[in-house]
Amino acid sequence: MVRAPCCDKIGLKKGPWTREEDQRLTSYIQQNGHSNWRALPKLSGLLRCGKSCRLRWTNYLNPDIKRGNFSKEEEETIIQLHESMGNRWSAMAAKLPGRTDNEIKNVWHTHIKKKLKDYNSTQDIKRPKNKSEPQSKKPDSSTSKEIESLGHGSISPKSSTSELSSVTTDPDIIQQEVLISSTTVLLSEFGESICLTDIPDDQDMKVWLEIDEGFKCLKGDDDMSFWYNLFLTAEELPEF
DNA sequence: AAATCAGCCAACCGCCAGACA
DNA sequence: TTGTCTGGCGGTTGGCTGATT
Repeated sequence: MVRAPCCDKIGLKKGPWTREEDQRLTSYIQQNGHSNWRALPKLSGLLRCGKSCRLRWTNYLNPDIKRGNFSKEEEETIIQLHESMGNRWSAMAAKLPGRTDNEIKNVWHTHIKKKLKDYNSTQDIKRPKNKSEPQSKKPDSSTSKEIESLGHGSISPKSSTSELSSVTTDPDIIQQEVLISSTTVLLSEFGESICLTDIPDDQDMKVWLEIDEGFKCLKGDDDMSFWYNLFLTAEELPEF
């Protein structure tokens, strides 16, 4: 089946919206709503495709939209949501009042991913690559670096790991501490406490999550699978 | 001061799924 | 049941702006 174009493209305007177009669209929607986007341009006298009108309204003109930079809390939320639901920007937007899917997508691609990359390069210097195992293909599981880069990953003076860090110089152990302290910050949202139990000779990382009815152990065979498992586990935790 | 580069973000495009005739 | 329409979603692009050379 050949799909008909969403609108008659001939004579329709594209590109940036003018102030006048914005005003026209806004006043039309305020008076009549937007029950039919396809018909809206004609009815409002705009030389735009309905899709374009809808996008302009939902991403910019809608008064419910919160303008301005994303807060650290919002960025953290995006990171957590992305970890659990992937690139489902609209679903994330539903959990961030006043933010649009387009905005979230842009922030992810411009800010968060960049921070993530910066963190990765830092970690590459700190820690030699595990030659026996290729990098996991787990989608975007770079949360540890994201959190750290957001300024929440500093080792808490209260955490058990910070005590450890004062006595160790082993690069691998330092790496593990960074990850764990980031996790502590992350999980604090769930009201959990987290502690490092041991770092065995094989350098595998184990993290015990202290939850209501006991403990859960996460074992880190590699960074990616560790974080994947961690977030899956965090997903199962009760909400507060 | 001018040219170039890089980052950001608004907007577009194509695809998909649900509603409806 | 099938075909069409419509809205919505995610990926991508292009232009604007500020920084750098």
